[in-house]
Amino acid sequence: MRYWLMKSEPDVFGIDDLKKVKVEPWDGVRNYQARNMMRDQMKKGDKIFFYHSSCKVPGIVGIMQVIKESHPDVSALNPESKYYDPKSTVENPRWFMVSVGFVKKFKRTISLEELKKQTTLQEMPLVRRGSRLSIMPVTKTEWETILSMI
DNA sequence: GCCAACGTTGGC
DNA sequence: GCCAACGTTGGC
Repeated sequence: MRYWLMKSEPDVFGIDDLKKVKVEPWDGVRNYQARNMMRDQMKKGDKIFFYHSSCKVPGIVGIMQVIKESHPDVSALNPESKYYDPKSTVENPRWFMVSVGFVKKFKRTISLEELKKQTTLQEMPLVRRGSRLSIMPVTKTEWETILSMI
């Protein structure tokens, strides 16, 4: 089993939304690196940190898990969707996603500011300046370090 | 295949 | 709202 971190803007879709709906297809990812991780590496049962970005206190707010492995992101096929991509077709889908399920919400946000201070987390793309990856792998050590910060 | 222009992400 | 750091696009 692997560990991951996925970013989302809470104004668009946050941990409380996931708690409500239980399971959500992680659509709208239009970055090849992130797509490849969802398509090729994320397996059912993998654990994922839910990260809130572009908000007052950016940080990790809870845990989710992979419920359904890679399947085509159908929002790319819908001209009405803001994620529409005319280059993606039913026969040859360009974008893939996984579906994630709610596991838990932390009692508090582990802020980016705190994460940056942890010496053992310096290798995470998350704390790197200019890193825009919305999905990234997390090592077991990093996972446990972050859990110990709650 | 290079690279300038443009668009997006996301912290601050 | 600013802007740095990327990724993508498209002309050549």
